Order: sequence, then C-alpha cells, then structure tokens
Amino acid sequence: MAQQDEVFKKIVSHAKEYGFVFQSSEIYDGLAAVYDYGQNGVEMKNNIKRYWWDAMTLLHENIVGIDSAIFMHPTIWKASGHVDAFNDPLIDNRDSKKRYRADVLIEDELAKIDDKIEKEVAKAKKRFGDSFDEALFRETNPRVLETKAKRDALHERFAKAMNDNNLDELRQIIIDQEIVCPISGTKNWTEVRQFNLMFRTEMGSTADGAMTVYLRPETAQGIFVNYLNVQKTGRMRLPFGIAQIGKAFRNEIVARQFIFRMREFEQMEMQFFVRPGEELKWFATWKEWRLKWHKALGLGDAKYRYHDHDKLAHYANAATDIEFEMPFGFKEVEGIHSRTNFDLSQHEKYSGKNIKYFDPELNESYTPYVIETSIGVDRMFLSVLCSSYEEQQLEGGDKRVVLHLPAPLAPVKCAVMPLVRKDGLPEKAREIVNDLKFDFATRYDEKDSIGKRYRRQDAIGTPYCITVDHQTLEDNTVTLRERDSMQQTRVNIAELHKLIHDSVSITSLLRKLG
RNA sequence: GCGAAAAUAGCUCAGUUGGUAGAGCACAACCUUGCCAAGGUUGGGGUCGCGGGUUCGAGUCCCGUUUUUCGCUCCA
Repeated sequence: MAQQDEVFKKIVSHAKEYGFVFQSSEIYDGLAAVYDYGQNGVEMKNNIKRYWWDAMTLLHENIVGIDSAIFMHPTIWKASGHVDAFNDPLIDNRDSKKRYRADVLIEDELAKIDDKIEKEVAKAKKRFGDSFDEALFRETNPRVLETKAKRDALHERFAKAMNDNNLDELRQIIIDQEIVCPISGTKNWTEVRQFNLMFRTEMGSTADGAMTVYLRPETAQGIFVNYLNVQKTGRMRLPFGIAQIGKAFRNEIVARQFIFRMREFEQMEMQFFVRPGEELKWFATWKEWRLKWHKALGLGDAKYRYHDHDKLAHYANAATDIEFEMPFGFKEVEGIHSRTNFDLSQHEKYSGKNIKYFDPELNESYTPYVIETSIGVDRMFLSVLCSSYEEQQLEGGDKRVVLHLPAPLAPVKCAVMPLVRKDGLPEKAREIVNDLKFDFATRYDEKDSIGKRYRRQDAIGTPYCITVDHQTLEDNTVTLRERDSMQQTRVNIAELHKLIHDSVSITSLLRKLG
C-alpha cells in the first residue's frame, strides 16, 4: 500500500509537471479540492467527453443531447429533495467526536426547561390537592414565571438565530446554556457549520429583489425538466434517452484524493426514459453497455468491477456502480441507477404541470420510468491517467516514463522532428506539420537529441513520432516511431495521414462498440 | 470535522548547535553530435506556503493560519 501511495504521488507530480492538472489558485496558496486542467489535460478531457458523447448520440438513434443551464429554478431542488436533505446546522463535540444538529441540541434544552416548569406545577398540584388552580399558579408563581421568562427569552433568541441563519449565535446559545454532549458530558464544541450540499448564490443585482439560486449539484435535473420539450420537438418515442455533459457543484465535507472528489466537477449523464415495468430490463442492458464502453479503451478488463447497491436511495429501485481500480483501491467511476418515476412525478407535483408522456401505441398517458447512467469526467480522466502511467525499465539499464494512453484520448497525436537542425530537414518537417495539423494535434520539436525528444513525447503519451532524415529529402519517406513498442517503420509521407487516423480517431474506438 | 505528517526553483530533494539560499533534472541562448534522455559554454528562475513572535540575526526555534497527504468520521 505504501508503494502504491508512492506511485500515486508520482502520478500527481507528473500530471502537474507535464501540464495535465494544476491546483486551483496555486499562487494564492490554492483552493481546497479545486483543480484546473492544463494544456495537455484539457485536450485529454475533451477527448474523453467526445468519446462518450459520440458513443451516446451517434451510436443510438434514440438518444439526443442537450445543454441545460447551471442555474435553474430553485424549486427544482425542492422537488428533487436536495434542499431538504442537506440544510442543517451541525456542531461537533471534540471529545466524543460525535456530530449533532445544533438546532436539535437547543430544542432539547428548551424541552428541558419546559419539563422544569411542568415539574414545578406537578409538585404544587400534589401539595395543594383538588383545590389547586393550575392556571392561576402558572400565571402567578414567581419561580414558574422566572423560568418561563428565561425559556421564552431563549426561544426568541433561538428563533432569531435560526431565522438569520446565524451560526455563531447558535454556538453562543449552546455555550451560554452550558449544553453538554450526552456522550462525553463535555462542552468542548467546534464551530457550528451549515452542512449544505449545494452552493448558493443570488440572482438579481439588487439586494431586495434577489432570489436565492443554487449551482446545480447534478446535471440530471436539467434533463428531467426538459424531457417533454425534447420528446415533443424531437418527435421522440419511448424508449429514448437524453445525454448531457456539464459542470456540477457539491460542497463536500471531505474532498480528497486529487481530482477524484472535487467541489466543482464535470458529469456526463444520460437519462433513458422507458415504459413503467420495463425499467429493470433496461437497467440490465445499460449496465452491460456502459461496461463495454469502458473496456473498449483497453485499459485492462481486470481493472473494472460492478458494485451493486444493497442500500438504495429513496428514488431508486436498482443501482450499481462501475468501479475502477485506482492506485488507492477500487473506486466508483460511474453509477447506473433505475430512478423509477420519482423525479418526473416530483416535478409534476411541484410545478403543477402535466408532464406525462402520451404513448401512441398503448393509447394512454403515463409518467415514464428512468434509467440513469452518470459518469464523472474527472474520475474517468484520473482512471485513464493512473492506468497509463508506467516507469519502464529498458534494455541496457535505461529508464523512461511513458503514458500508455489510449491513442484516441492522447492530447497530442503526433510529433514531427528533424533528425538534425540543418541541411533543410527542419523545413521539410514543417511541411509535414502543415499538412497533418488540420486533422491531428501535431507538435514540432527540433531541440535536443532525438532520443530526448522521443522521451518528452512519451511523457505526455503521444502515440506517434515522425522523424525526418536525409533520406527523406531523396525519397519522401520518414520513420514512424510507435510509443509503446518504440518500434520504427519507414513509411512514405503520403501514407502518414491514414496510418495515424486509423488508430488515433475516436471512430476507431466507436467501431469496437458496434 | 477530528487526529497525525508535510510545505525550500517547473519537478525531486539537501540545507549542521540559528549566521549572506544549494544540487540534479527541467527551462532559454549558442556550439557540437545525430534514431531512443542526461556533451560543452553561458544564462534566467526562490522575499524558503502565508502572518506574527523570540533574537543583534530565523529556511532552521515558538504561535497562528492556508494547502496537501494519510487514518478515522461523514456523504453518494
């Protein structure tokens, strides 16, 4: 395990050194769990997205894409359950390490004070028997009145703090009331923190007219609220799917492991709408299709496994993860969920609009069931990077660091280099670049020894290096050097385009999917 | 969130009991060689994460803070 940590550290360093991933805001000491993609990272990430997008929208005639806005009507998040599920002020006790809802602790305290009053009343009742005037007692007894005054003051203070969402005040109340942890019995409390999954902001430039909106915590809802628009304008018939790639935002408490868990991340989600009762059949189909998509990259079949959920979320009736073996263990890369008709029903309820699908074959309206496939772009990126990284021992004691990226995902497809920087070889190499650059990400490099230049390309996973030598000037042939095998073949310049295209295009991957 | 460790050049790291910041690689220019990195010359790049304190003097000691990593916890 320690060795694997070392490898992961090297991969993180490599990602930075070669322009794949940088810490966000690095010159300002960084921003926790936020990362930027560099010049090579963005190319690879775009290739991953292209592969997914094309696999969804080109290979399935009943799947179309959309691009919904990050801002959505706030009620959408009420309907989806995101607002209620994560909106509590939480406080930890440092000694017991238990976490409590601050408002519940204070409510318990209020209840205790109420008990005190009731006890006082009960005591008096016992003492005075039948002649006891309870109402009068409550209104006149000084001890009851004093306790009740305290209670009301506390309640008012608490209500105001909750209303203002004043977390410091909530903590101050807990301290002032000397509330102790039921387990440790101590008052060693942390700050009160709002545990809120969603990032909140305001829409509207004037303070009084502003409305609270959220940065979407998932892209799926943008699909649900548009599904009928797409169905009607695209003349879609069930079953059909809507695909979307976009940023999502979650205020994770613990965000860690490089780009595996970030606060701002990118999702590729596809919601597949089916007839009620057919959802489990489609769930099984998508489970299989999605794994096939992963395996076509050739990162190694043994690196994948399913993880079926035993505990299901409130909206699901079946769920599985596709896990990938990262240096820190098997981790979820994609989730496939049978979400029932939960989301669409909720939106129907909260919007008050009829968003049922009219099925012309059955001649009836119903709320479709949904199969969701949801994959994290950044996690996908990390899995590709980790499984491609190798420190290779070569014959003769040499070492090289090479990224065995699937060629269609590589940020640079080919590098053209003159063997020497004279005799017209650079000019010839430039000619080749100027032809290839229209179709492939192509680099030119003439600096340092040829071996060094090959290694530089290995480090960023460039599948092909094309070298121009003196023979090139005579017969228009070059050497084509392949990254993984380091084998060189002599080919005519006219053949380059096809040779490269056949292995670096996204199409070559798609064909494996049939 | 709790606990532990770490932070010095783009990367990997050294820096003695506190005394004027270093190496290798990388980068730039020039020369040389020319098919699997690490020839020569020269050069650029660091207020040692940030803030405060102790001291005549802090990369080094103390406090705080930020970020990262690991374990626990939480969450999908």
